[in-house]
Amino acid sequence: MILYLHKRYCCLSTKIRGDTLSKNLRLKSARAAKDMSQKGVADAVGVTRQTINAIENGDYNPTINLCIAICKVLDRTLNDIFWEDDQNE
Amino acid sequence: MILYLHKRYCCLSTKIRGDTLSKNLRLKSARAAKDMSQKGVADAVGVTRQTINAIENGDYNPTINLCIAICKVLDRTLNDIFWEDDQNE
DNA sequence: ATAAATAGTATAATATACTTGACATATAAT
DNA sequence: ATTATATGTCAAGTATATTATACTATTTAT
Repeated sequence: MILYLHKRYCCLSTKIRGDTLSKNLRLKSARAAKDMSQKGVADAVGVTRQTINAIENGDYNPTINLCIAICKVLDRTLNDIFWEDDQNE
Repeated sequence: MILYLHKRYCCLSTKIRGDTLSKNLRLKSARAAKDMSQKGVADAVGVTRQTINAIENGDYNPTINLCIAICKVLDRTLNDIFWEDDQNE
């Protein structure tokens, strides 16, 4: 069973074979479709590479404005990338 | 012309006849359609009344998980309530 | 008239999103 | 071998989302 917390600095995010932690694969896919690197998206929306990386990989909770900015860069909508997925821990 | 900042404690949010500040009227409408008060929605999603009020009225930038929770309570999607509206200041 | 529910707003404190800087790994090119 | 790009991660700091408390005003019901 899985147990991870939202906190940043408590390394209790028990990965299991690296595919746990509710990754945002739709974001990763949309980025690939645009052939953009994490840094490319980060620069385009005005955040750091680590932030984009964290959104893709972790149980991260970005702000709606950042989500909207990312969607616009990738030509997707909020529903496309952030709706009804893994957010319900 | 309008000039408002994102900061909380700088009262520079120059309303003009009360209808500036990019209110989220779709949220207000969806809430009305469910006949729920701000406090009702707040309790349902586990935040304070002020947070819901701020999202409806101000230039507020909530987290995506909160937006998703609000949408679920109101039987709407992210696109319904938060997409392509006033977020581009 | 007054009590209760709803809504708007302000302030200080707390939690956390996001930054900055750094280090490690993998891949592809030179 | 080594340079460059892309990715993953960690730690400490800063900015801001959210809370807790409080005050005001309006409406509805008693």
